[in-house]
Amino acid sequence: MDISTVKVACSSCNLRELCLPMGLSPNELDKLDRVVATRRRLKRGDALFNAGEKFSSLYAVRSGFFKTAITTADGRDQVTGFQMTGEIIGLDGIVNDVHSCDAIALEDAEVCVMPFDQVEELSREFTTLQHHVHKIMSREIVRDHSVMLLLGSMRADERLAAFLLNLAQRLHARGFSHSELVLRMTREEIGSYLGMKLETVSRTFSRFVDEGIIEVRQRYVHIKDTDALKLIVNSTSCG
Amino acid sequence: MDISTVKVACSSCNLRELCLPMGLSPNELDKLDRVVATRRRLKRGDALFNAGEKFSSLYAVRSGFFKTAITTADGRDQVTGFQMTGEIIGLDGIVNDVHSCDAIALEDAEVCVMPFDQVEELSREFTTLQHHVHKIMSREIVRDHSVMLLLGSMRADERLAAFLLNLAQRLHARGFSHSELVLRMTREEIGSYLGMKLETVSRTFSRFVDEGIIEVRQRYVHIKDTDALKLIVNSTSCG
DNA sequence: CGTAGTTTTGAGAGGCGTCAAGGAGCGTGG
DNA sequence: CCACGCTCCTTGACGCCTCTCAAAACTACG
Repeated sequence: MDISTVKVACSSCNLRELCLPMGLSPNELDKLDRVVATRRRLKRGDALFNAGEKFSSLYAVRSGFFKTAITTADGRDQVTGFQMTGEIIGLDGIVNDVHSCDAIALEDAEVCVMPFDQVEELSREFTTLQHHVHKIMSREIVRDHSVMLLLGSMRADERLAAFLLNLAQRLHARGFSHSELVLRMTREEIGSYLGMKLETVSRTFSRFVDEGIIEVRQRYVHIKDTDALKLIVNSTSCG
Repeated sequence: MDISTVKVACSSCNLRELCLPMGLSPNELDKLDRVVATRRRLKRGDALFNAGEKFSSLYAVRSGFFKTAITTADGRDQVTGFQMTGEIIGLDGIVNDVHSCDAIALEDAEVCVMPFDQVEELSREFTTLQHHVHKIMSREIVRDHSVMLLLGSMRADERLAAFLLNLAQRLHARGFSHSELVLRMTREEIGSYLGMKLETVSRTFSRFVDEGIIEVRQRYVHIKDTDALKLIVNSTSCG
C-alpha cells in the first residue's frame, strides 16, 4: 500500500470502517471509489443543503461537524440531529426527492458526495452494500426513536445527561477521549435538539458543575463522573 | 381480471397503491406475490413482535391497527408510532438483526409477512421496488423528525391538534371520513406518543369540546372545525 | 350485576419557560 | 495594544403549564 499516494478514495480513507464502505471487499471498494467522485468543502455556518432543495446525493461527513434542523412555516424549528465524521447526511431527501431539513456545518468541514442513483445502482450489484445502506437507514430510525423517548419522557437533567453520554460515546468511537469533549454547537442548538430553552440548558450545566459531575469552560466539557450521568438518565423520577 | 378469485396476493390486493407494491408493473407484482407468501392474524393485544426478538421480516398491515413502543430498563416507555393499513412495520430491526421495539395490535389485525432477505433479493432485480423500499424508510425518518418537532417545541393543545389532524388525514387517504374517526388507542397511549400524561390528554380533549372544535364520545371523535385545529397547531405561542 | 379497566375532573405542587440584566469571550478596527 | 461591538452564556425572579395525587363516573365484559 503506497502511503504517499494521497488519492482521496474510500479504499484509502481512514473512516472506511465507520462509514458507508464498512465491510466491503477490496474489489467492491474500488467500484465505490468511482461513485464517490467528488468532495465538498464547507466553512462554518455554510449549508450543505437547505429544505426544499432537490435531493440528488447522500453525503458522508469526512471532517467537521453538522447539524440538521427542520423549520416550520411559523418559525418554529427543531434540531433533528448532530452528525460527525463517518455519519451519513441526506436520507430525509429520498422520499420526496426534496430535502426536508437544512444541514448546516457547525465548523469547517468536508463531505464526500455520493450521487444516490449511483449508490442504488451499485447496491443492486453488491449485496454487502445494499444491506449496509438499509442498515444505515434503519439505524437512523432507531436513533430517532430513542430521541422521541428522550423528548417524550425525560426531564431536563436526564435529557442533558443522555446527550452528553451519547456525544462522548460517539467521540470515543472515533478515537477521542471518552471524558473530554468540545461542544461544536451553542446552548440554543443543544436546547432545540433536547426540547428545552437555552436558559434551562445553561442552568442544568451549572447544576452538574455544582454537583461535581462535570467541568465546563465554554464549549469545553470534562466529564468527571460518567456513572453519575448514567444514574441521572436512569433515575425514573416518574412512576 | 377474475374477481371471484379470492387469492390473497399483492396483485389482487386493494391496498397495492398504498403499500409496498406501489408502482410495480404486473410482471413485478407476480414476483412479489411469491415473496409475500404468508399472512399472520393477530387478536387485539397480541404482539406482532417484541423488542429483543430476532428480526427476519417486514410486515405490511393488511387490516387492523398497531402501535410500536420502546421500553427502557427502568420501565419508562414511549409509543413511537401508530400504524394503519398499508403501512410497514419492522424497519427498526434491520440495523442489528434484532427488533428494538414492541409492535402490538390495538385491534384484531392481519399482516402480510415479507421475509427481508427476499425483499432485498427482489430489490436487486427491480429498480422500482428497490427505490420504493428506500422511500418507505426515508418516509419513516421524515415522519420521526416531525414527531421530534412536535415533542420538542409544541404545547399540549398543539400536540393533540396535530395528532388529530394527522390521524384524520391518514384515514381520509384510506377512504374514510376526514372528520369522523374512532381512536383505537387509549388516552394513555396517546399521551405516551405525544409526551404527555393521560390526564392532560383528557383535559385537552375536554377543552376542545368546550370550544366547539370537536365532539367526543369515548373513542369516537368528530372534528367539527378542522381549521380551528390547524390554527392551534400554527399558533406560535413561543418566540 | 359486580369487577376491572378507562376516562374525567379537581386541587395542589413543581419544573420549566419567560423576561430581563449582566458577564464573558472573540474578532475587528483604531 | 487596547477599545469596541457582537454573539454567546449565565443567573435571577416570576408565572404558567403540566405533572402528581386522588376520587368518582362511565364502559365493557364476564
